[in-house]
Amino acid sequence: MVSKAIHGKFVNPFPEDKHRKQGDARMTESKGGDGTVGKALDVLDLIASFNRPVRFAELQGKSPFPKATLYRLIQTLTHQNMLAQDPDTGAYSPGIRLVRLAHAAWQQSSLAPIARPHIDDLSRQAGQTIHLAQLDGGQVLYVDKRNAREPVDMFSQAGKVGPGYCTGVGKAMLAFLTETELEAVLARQSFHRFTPSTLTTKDALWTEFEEIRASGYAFDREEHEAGIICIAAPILSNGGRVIGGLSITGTLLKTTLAELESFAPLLLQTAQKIAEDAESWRFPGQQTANR
Amino acid sequence: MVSKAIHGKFVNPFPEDKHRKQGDARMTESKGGDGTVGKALDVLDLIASFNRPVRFAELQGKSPFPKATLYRLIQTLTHQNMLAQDPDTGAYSPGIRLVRLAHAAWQQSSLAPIARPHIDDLSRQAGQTIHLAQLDGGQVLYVDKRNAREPVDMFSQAGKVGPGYCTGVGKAMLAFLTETELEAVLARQSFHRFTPSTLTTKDALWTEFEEIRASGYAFDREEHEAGIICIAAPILSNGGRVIGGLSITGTLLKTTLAELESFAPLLLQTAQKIAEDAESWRFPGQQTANR
DNA sequence: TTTGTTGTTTCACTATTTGAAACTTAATCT
DNA sequence: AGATTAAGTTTCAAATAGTGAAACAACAAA
Repeated sequence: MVSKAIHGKFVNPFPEDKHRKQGDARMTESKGGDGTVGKALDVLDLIASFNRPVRFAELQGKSPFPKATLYRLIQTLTHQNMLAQDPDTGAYSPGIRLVRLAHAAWQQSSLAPIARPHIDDLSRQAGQTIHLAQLDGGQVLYVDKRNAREPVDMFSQAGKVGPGYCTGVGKAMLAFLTETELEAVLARQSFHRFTPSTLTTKDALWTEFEEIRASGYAFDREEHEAGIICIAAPILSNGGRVIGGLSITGTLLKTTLAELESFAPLLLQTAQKIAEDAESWRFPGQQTANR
Repeated sequence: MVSKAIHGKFVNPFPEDKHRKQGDARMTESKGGDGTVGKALDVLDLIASFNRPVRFAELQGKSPFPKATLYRLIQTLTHQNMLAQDPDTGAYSPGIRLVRLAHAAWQQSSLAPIARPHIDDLSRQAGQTIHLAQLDGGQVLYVDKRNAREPVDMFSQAGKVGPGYCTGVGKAMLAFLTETELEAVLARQSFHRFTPSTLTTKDALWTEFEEIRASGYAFDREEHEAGIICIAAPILSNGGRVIGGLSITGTLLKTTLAELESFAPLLLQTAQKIAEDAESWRFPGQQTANR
């Protein structure tokens, strides 16, 4: 495949010069990004997306890079322990070095440590499942979770990703992005119809965003998973920038939208507290919607 | 020059450590890097090692790379969301994209998911703190933990690193490496004396390794932290390869080495069970000692 | 204002990366 | 067994992407 057209050394959508001048700020390309490092990270993402060990040939099929290049990138990543290779099958999976790096990331760049006491409280008071999320490349990244009852089930949940356009936290966060950011994010949504209730058009979303901005919170009306509903609020910095999202989730078997809505004041109040703490802790904040 | 060509596609057995750090901090983390990707990852590691947001100037002081190069690397990483930059202070910290990647890594390349039920059992039976670790670049990387009583405290613990030469799990794992692997690992240890009991010479360690191999388990006799002791065992694959380590930890206030030793059979049995499960789940295993 | 510190860009030079193709296993078929 | 196909690895000339001294901008302090 990939004949002459794409295999250019540096996949640049805009045939500018080799030297990217300051010019157009961050025209962040989602993928195929900057230099060799960007390519390597793409490969990492690709491998991670399989959620199981993958062999070289399979990767080659899904990757735009020519065989030799892909091979070298993988070699490098493996040497760096960013990938682990099964000695028997030769299959690759994300490496443990990532776990170490993520520890630092979670502690420093996520809202989780700051929000912890607050979501503990919220969980106790609402008696429901709580999700704390942030935006990452247009997707919802869950950074913490409280199960109503059971002991925490952390790492297996933190790091999970979900769609931005059909989850409560997703919509709550998107609704408060700037128009530019939103445009960028929407362009990256798949608009897959998960359930009959899923909103699959920009227009439908846009309308809903207005309601969300008006009320301050969003609902997930079984849009991602049948029987699962939630109420969610954005966590906004002083400057009005979206730094995260918070939600209370339940199943239609045990609760109703009306009941969840009764938690709205508590939810908003918690989101507010988290925002304040984040501010005073000089939280890095950098929560741009693009990648 | 700083970046001398390694170019060999296949890493030379012992890559000379070219990036010599001046006024090296405590992190024994500097490993050579292949190509630009390696350098970028070095920078990531460096930033992560600060455990707080760092500004450019500070990084420049600790990094072997010239200003412009460092700058570009950081730019790229930030672009890729591997780093987050505080919009106000301009300080950098590890980015959330890492959290997402780590989720995949933790699930696929760590022993944690497989070992979970077993360490739950062990924790219940021993009523002590349990650590599950793996080797990462000569250091001990904790991938899971059970606190005797309190609910799990996951992400805040998983991803943590510790020295290999003066922790129970560390010694248990090192003792069962091949001589070549061990040599490589020992070369990367700092041999910092944490407490009066810390073993600070290769010889002392070597002797201890023999005992560990004989008994099958290792002790930490306050070598890393005063008052903290533990008993640890390696988790070995069928082929005898070290795939992880497991430990039972206590404080001298509440327990003794003798009491911990009484758990030895249980500990070894658990390690064995985990190994079996790992094997049958075709665990990637790739647990080479070098980076 | 000047000075100093920190962060950003330039630009000539070149070393690293590139990728088609050749090659070496490892598996599968006849 | 030998022949055939697929998977993975290495080569090598070409050129892109990376380098880093130094100039530059932005901003704070003197």
